[in-house]
Amino acid sequence: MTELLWGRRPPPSRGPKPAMTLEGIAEAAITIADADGLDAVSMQRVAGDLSFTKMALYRYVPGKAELVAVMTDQAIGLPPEHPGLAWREALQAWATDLFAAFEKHPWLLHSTVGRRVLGPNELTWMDRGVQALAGSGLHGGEQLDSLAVVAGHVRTIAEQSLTMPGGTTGSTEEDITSALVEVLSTEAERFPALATALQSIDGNQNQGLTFGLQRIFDGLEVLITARTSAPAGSQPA
Amino acid sequence: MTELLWGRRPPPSRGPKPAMTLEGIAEAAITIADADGLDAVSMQRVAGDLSFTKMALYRYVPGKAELVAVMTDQAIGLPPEHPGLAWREALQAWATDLFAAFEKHPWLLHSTVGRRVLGPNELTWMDRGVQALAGSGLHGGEQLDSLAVVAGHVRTIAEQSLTMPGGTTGSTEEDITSALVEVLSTEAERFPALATALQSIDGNQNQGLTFGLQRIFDGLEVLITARTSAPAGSQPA
DNA sequence: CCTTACTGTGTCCGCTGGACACTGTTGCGA
DNA sequence: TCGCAACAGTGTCCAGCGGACACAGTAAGG
Repeated sequence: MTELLWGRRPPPSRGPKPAMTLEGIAEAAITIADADGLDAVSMQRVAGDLSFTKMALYRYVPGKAELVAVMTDQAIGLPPEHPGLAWREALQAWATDLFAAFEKHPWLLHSTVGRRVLGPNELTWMDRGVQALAGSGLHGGEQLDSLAVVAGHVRTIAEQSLTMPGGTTGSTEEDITSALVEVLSTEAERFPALATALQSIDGNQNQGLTFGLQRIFDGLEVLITARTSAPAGSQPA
Repeated sequence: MTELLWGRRPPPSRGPKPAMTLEGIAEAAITIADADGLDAVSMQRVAGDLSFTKMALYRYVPGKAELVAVMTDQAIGLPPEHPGLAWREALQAWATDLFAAFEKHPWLLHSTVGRRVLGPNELTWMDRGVQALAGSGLHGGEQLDSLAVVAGHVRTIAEQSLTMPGGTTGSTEEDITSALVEVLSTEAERFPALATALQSIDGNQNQGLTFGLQRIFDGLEVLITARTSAPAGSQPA
């Protein structure tokens, strides 16, 4: 797995030249996933789109899990650069870019669940994020934990707002929201706080990303300023 | 889907009495998922564990997606009650309870991705969370967005820290971390910020949940105190 | 009592990921 | 120059999956 993701396969010396490349295979798979969802990515279809037999892919990829891993890292790509920003603006840009990546490839939400081996592109994303917090005064673990909070929030909002083509269920966007509204209208007494909260929503939708980011950044700023004023250790409770 | 999750199926009048219940089927499926992961849950195995044929399940469940939805809501269960807490402590307890639920059923991380129809238990979780923020001065949309931040962070930490039995890859916990360490040691120059951040980690692992929650709560507190001091509308930039 | 609604079974289908043996192709070493 | 070994791509086969459908058995209502 690590060899594949990090391009550490030894180049073949003898034998016929490969007719495909790992990147080309992953690109075809990404195209399929973008169009019809991750579940539509099968070995047969990927091979068919490349005009090859299914088993030919197994010369390049040990199995489907590895193909998905390569797809994931390739689809995430490299993060855009935003040099010369303070930590807050840098993190804001980082989060917006990550959200855009999820928007471009919604199936990434499925392929990035759970612990897994990270590819070079994904590690570069992490490095950029940590880099944004490098001069903030937080130490290493805090930088990583802070980045996890930001990345998790981006994931959450992406899950809420994105349409999933070929996802787990075939439910339409309207079906889900209408079902929620219908249930909450008939059984509002079971969820009083939720019902009143939903009633007071007027038109401020799609603000979840920036709202959450501002809260997270405010919370980080509290810690950072406290850390800066009292440099080491003793932090007032 | 909504009828199943919310128990709105009309009770049968004539004919033989059903030998199974929807809850029993979901319970068997949950047992399988807890033991061997969500991928191990197949109609055949669930039916076999109940000593029935696969097709008998389709009398109770229209398809596998619906079974997973019922499983999910049933496994999440009802949130524990913590009456009489201020919003910060209430949210802290809520997040800890949610983390415990993910710890008990790691496959929930897979089954709760993407937009879907929520079940009654899950809606009760949301209601409790909103309830914690009801008297905080935030309006409805902000309460929901804040809860999304907290829930997203719990998800993120759960994904990082949990072992996935029978997940997507068969990689062991040690394999993943050792692969990361090995890559970062050989190509540290490509990820300078990440490398230095990881070096400065000593023993403060598993603090990601509480660390992130404190940052989020601090950020919420900034907004809440600003909202309380200046009651409506005009918020200083 | 018989009709009718309902439960559970058996059979079949297309699809999936993958193992394996096979043919064809290419480069290196003798 | 030639043969061997390494490698690429194909064809065949398999178990398992979700699911459609027809069927037999059962229980309640008219």
